[in-house]
Amino acid sequence: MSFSERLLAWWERHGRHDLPWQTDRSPYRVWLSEIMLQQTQVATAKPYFERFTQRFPELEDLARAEIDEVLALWSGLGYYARARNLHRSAELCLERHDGSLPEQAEALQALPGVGRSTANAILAQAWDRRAPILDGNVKRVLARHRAIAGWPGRSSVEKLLWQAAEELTPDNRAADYTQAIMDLGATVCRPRNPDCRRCPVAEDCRARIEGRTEELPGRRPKKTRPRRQAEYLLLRDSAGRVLLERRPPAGIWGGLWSLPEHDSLELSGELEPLPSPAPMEHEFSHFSLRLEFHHVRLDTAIQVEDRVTAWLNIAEALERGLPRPMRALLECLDESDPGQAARDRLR
DNA sequence: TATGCGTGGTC
DNA sequence: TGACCAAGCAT
Repeated sequence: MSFSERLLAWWERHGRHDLPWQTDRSPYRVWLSEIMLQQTQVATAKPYFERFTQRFPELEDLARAEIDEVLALWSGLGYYARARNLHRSAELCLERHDGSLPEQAEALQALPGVGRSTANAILAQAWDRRAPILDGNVKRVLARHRAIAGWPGRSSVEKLLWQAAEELTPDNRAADYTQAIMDLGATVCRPRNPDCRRCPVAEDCRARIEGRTEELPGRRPKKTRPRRQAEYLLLRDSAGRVLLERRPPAGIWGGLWSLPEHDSLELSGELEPLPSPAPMEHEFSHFSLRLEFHHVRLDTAIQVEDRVTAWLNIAEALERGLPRPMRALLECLDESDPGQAARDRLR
């Protein structure tokens, strides 16, 4: 049996068949799931997918929404450029493609946030078109099966992996095959402790034969994560509301609502110091951030020029698209101040 | 080609 | 507990 035949036979019995985007399949739902799943595990994306599709059942619902509502639904999922690109892409589909996703690889890749692998995943999953993908799962499976050494982030290695993906993708059953190879990578050919006894393609897997499953695929070169520190203003007015500002679209937490950074705001008026929340540590993939807070009550709600800001009570603030640590902080405030929570509910 | 971009799971 | 990684893309 060929590679794909063995894989498909395995998938029939042991693959995943009831993920939310597999049932009720449509190009829109497939696209949305592929974007949410970029660098994100299935278990993490699932609840976001459910909430998102409940609020935006069709592509047109998303296209006509406000970006703030999209970001609020994405809040906590990370890589927020995905949400902005998703919204922009939906608008583009209305403008260019009669409100549907295009059915050609080039047109799909022209949408922001859709690269080669995502475009092909959409073609395969939505329309059953033969289109090889190369995500983290597939890279791992192929690097092991063909003993392709080196870090897959290197273009020379990635090129070999794309070649392998092209060769192994069958002419038929594109959707099933795509799902099957991802399922194999996620559940059997795991990063550590691969379960080769249950692998349908172990027989001719070079890494297994040569005892190299632990060293393949090659690791990313190590780098020390820089440690950064930032101070944020927790400004309250006399009613207990907090001041949020919208962060610029590019950079970390782009487009999200955040406490103002300390050095970005000039203060005037009467200031009453309040007990400040403890500093927080937040880990990003590329740096560590220590967040410190200055808790201050103002006699009046200042107006802030030249930036997008909003005075909100805690409950309103929690409805916005917030960075994870800011959400945690405000939820904590909410619980520790029942008076405020009660006032919020009465509004 | 290398870097920036979040957060959570795993061991 | 820190290191590593996850259905990658944009610049």
